Amino acid sequence: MAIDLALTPKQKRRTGERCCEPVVYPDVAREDALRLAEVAKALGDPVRLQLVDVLRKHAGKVCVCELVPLFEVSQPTLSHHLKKLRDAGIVDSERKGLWAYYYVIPDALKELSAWLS
Amino acid sequence: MAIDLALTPKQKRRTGERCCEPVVYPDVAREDALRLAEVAKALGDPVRLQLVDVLRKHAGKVCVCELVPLFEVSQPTLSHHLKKLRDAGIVDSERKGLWAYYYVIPDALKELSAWLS
DNA sequence: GCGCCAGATCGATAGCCATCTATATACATA
DNA sequence: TATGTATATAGATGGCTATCGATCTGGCGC
Repeated sequence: MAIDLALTPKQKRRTGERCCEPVVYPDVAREDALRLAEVAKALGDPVRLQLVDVLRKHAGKVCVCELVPLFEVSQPTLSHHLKKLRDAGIVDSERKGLWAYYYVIPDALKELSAWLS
Repeated sequence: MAIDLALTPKQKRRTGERCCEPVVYPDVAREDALRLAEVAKALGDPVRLQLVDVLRKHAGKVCVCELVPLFEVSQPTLSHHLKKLRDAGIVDSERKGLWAYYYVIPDALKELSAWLS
């Protein structure tokens, strides 16, 4: 579905020129873009990106008490980042007694990865 | 390089238990994470993500005048988003007379794509 | 029950961000 | 030179976000 909004009718009358070939609408629909951007946004912080990196490379579920000392932020701040990742559907957690274990949801990054390739 | 910060010495003495196996440090170094997160952050807005989508799928360079009508934001706002993408090293532009043409820098998304897979 | 510990939540704060209108810049055409 | 046009920048604003210290919650050991 090509569009042609490059030049106003007035311009066309005057110059007969156009700035370029018409482009197409984005292939990703609006709601797909919202979801992809949501995931990208969650990864758009160095702490969160490294959190996901650790969780992905560690096969099982990782205790928060192991994550906290890896980063130079306070425990509440790390908890906040983990919540952001959970809200974005990238990770989930499981509680066992005092400890909380986080893990990357399988295929959570698949969509974004596919779009990027 | 494994670490062992899961339990305080006191805890170990008391319970002899640990919350989990020790994890490793993140594979991505701090500065790599900064760069990856910067790109992800730039893609973390639906308008910008769709902008990149259009530019990537359109082989050549695309005139701003074709991009503006595709989105429901004002021209200055779109200009702002394009600048963000340029600052993140994802796109670049070229001026020809009145018109500005934007294009995705080849391999700009390669790093992030590789990390995601 | 009492104290301790891991983790989440609260409340505050400072900085950033998306958006707009208005204006500037720079080129083109008459 | 004067006018119009495409894009960028400036300035303002409301909302979001990363961060912290303090506190709450719920499980554990004594």
